Amino acid sequence: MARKTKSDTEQTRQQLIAAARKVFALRGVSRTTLAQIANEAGVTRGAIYWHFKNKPDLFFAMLEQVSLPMIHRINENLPAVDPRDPLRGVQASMHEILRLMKEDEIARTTFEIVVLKCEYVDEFASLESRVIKTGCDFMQTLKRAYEEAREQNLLRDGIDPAQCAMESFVFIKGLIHLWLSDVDGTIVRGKAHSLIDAHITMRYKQVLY
Amino acid sequence: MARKTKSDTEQTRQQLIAAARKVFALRGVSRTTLAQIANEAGVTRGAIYWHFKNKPDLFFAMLEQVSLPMIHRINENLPAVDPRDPLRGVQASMHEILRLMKEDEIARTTFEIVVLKCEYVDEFASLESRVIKTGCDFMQTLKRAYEEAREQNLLRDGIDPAQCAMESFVFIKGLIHLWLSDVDGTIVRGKAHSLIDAHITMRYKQVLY
DNA sequence: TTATATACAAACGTGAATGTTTGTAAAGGA
DNA sequence: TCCTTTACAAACATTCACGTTTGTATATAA
Repeated sequence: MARKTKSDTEQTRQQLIAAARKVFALRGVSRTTLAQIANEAGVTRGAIYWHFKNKPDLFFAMLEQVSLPMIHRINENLPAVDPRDPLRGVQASMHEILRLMKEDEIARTTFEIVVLKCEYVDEFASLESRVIKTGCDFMQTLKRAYEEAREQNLLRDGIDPAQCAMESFVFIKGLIHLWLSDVDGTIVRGKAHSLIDAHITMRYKQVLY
Repeated sequence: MARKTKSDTEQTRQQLIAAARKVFALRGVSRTTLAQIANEAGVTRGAIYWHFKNKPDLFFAMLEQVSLPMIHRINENLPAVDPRDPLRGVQASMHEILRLMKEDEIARTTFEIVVLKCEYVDEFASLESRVIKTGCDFMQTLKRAYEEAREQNLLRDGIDPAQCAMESFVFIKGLIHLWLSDVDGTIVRGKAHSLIDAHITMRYKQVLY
């Protein structure tokens, strides 16, 4: 095989990651063969073993490519929406997550793999704590938003910000899972956005029309 | 091998199902070997192939053993808690789900497998529609309860029963997933019950103390 | 210009899981 | 009592994915 230029090499790596994501989503992580991934990328297994140690290594590389920018984006943008009304920020970030899953195929496919096409076991067990940690960070951001909302007298009486944040996180978690499971879109996908609105509305002191 | 009596045969079958559940939860469905299951049950693979067609067949037999009675139980008991206050029924059925996961090891392990140790792909793809269908049935039950609550003037103004039911379902789905992921119990498990209470309280017209 | 490291392809060896077949001791019916 | 069926165990053959090794053309550094 002819040696590639540096940019060609990086391109091969990216093709491998893209191919891995595609086949993982199609066949499930455990059933996908490195040969299938190589074939999808138009190379041989040799290329995979050059760029990655093994399947888990490739898996986490694929994950990292999406998760890091996304986490940053969600948490960063949440407080910036409307400083006068933090609940709008929470609402916007939830809608943003849905938008990502709808319009960003890479993000959607990656979510799909993590939620439905992967077993949290052995080398992939660490994925669990990783997901948990991401969730905790998001919950912290939510908590700050709800505290802010309470200080601005927007939050409904008798609602604890920390508990409220956790419930919102539980809500988003469930929504993502159901959205992904509802492949034909007849149950959840059509109503997801209005569900978010209802979820947020219930947290306002005054119901706004 | 000596032939067993009829009850011995059924016992072998049950041992195989129990062993499968244990190893599935430990190694993940795709990585468990029929030899591992047989070994755990104290028999050989021959016994598995006698009682079941293959691994998916054994998997669904294991599932059926738990899911059918449980679905029946949750949906059946919900309206019967307190006919004067359907929201209490919803609350009780949610607590019941948590109680099952805590105290019933078979139920908990089965949930764990379905949520975290199984890839929804190929022969197991049908599991997805099965889970969806169960969820829709539960949502219907929830919807009836919320409609009943509205008729009794208990439900908060501006809440649509159908949407409220879906949000509760989303909530329970997320709670189950997070509860299972939170293995060391530091994040969700300790607060799950009070989260349910907060979720229900938010739906009442008058906040009850 | 040459030498070396690179970026793979191709071939090899190995273990392991699967489904099947064969063997067999005892249970249950006639 | 004998015969058949049952409920497996044990052995077999096959496939197949993995990790490793070897080969090789070329970009790049010296």
